[in-house]
Amino acid sequence: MLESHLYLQQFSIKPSVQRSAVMHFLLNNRIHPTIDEIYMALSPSMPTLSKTTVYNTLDLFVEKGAVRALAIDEKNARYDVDISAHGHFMCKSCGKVHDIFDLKPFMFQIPESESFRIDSVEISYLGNCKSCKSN
Amino acid sequence: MLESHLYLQQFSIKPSVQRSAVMHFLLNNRIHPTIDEIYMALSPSMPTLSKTTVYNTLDLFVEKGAVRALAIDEKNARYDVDISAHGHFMCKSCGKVHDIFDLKPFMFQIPESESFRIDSVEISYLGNCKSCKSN
DNA sequence: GCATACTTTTGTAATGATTTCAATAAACTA
DNA sequence: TAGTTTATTGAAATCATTACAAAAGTATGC
Repeated sequence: MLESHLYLQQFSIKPSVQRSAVMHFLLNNRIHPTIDEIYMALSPSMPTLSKTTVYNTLDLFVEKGAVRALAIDEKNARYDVDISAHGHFMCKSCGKVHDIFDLKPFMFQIPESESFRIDSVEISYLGNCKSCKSN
Repeated sequence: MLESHLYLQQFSIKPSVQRSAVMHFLLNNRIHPTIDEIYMALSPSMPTLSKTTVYNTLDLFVEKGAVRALAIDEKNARYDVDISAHGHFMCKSCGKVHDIFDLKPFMFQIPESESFRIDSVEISYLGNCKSCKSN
């Protein structure tokens, strides 16, 4: 929790009890959680926590560059504290999102463009976990 | 319209007035439209068209592999009739989605994985159009 | 320490995309 | 043509996200 506090400061995010708790959860649960998963996980130990706060907090984290919002899941936004260059895989059966680290660095290069000022890349893979029952 | 009819058959999709109209729109408007954009575009000339039909139709097209659903836009699903390997760019100001064709073919290779059976890749870029007023 | 201003959190209500579902219409088959 | 299957329709339900205003918390100057 202390660490989360310091971690937030590295991104010039003013820490609060809620923000530290959310960051702590993200740092210790690398599951690319949805807002609801974060809320459900913290809610028992922080009964007054509001889901709106979780939304606000994640928006702030993304804005400050501490967290990356993933679009891979059409249903819910997902968040990743690992802001290094890597891809993601989502299983269409179980919905879990996993990191794909073994990608070549140049895949994350920003293509040249006359018309666009590109500032981020997202590389997403879809398929099925080999261990999912539905396969 | 006739062409759309034949085009559908190539993907073993039984044509109907609605399906042909939707496919015709997609083939002639390469704007990665949302469901609502498709509905709004067709609605004047097909007053009885239901938005549910547009949803059903696009689901079918995607299932049959005639169309690709894009996750790049968190707000709405977007659809692309061009199923060839290419990436997409979305402007965070105007929300328009553009094709990015000049990517190296190997970027679309499926990474090897012990745990996952990957069957598609999506490469998305975010940024701003250089011509958007907000820049 | 206290009043004031500013920031954050909270809960409720609104919005809006998508899904569900049952009724109707259309297409197909015998 | 009657019966069966498939597609379309519209209304209602669902659910993630956003808007907003009130309450709580934090910081600052006196």
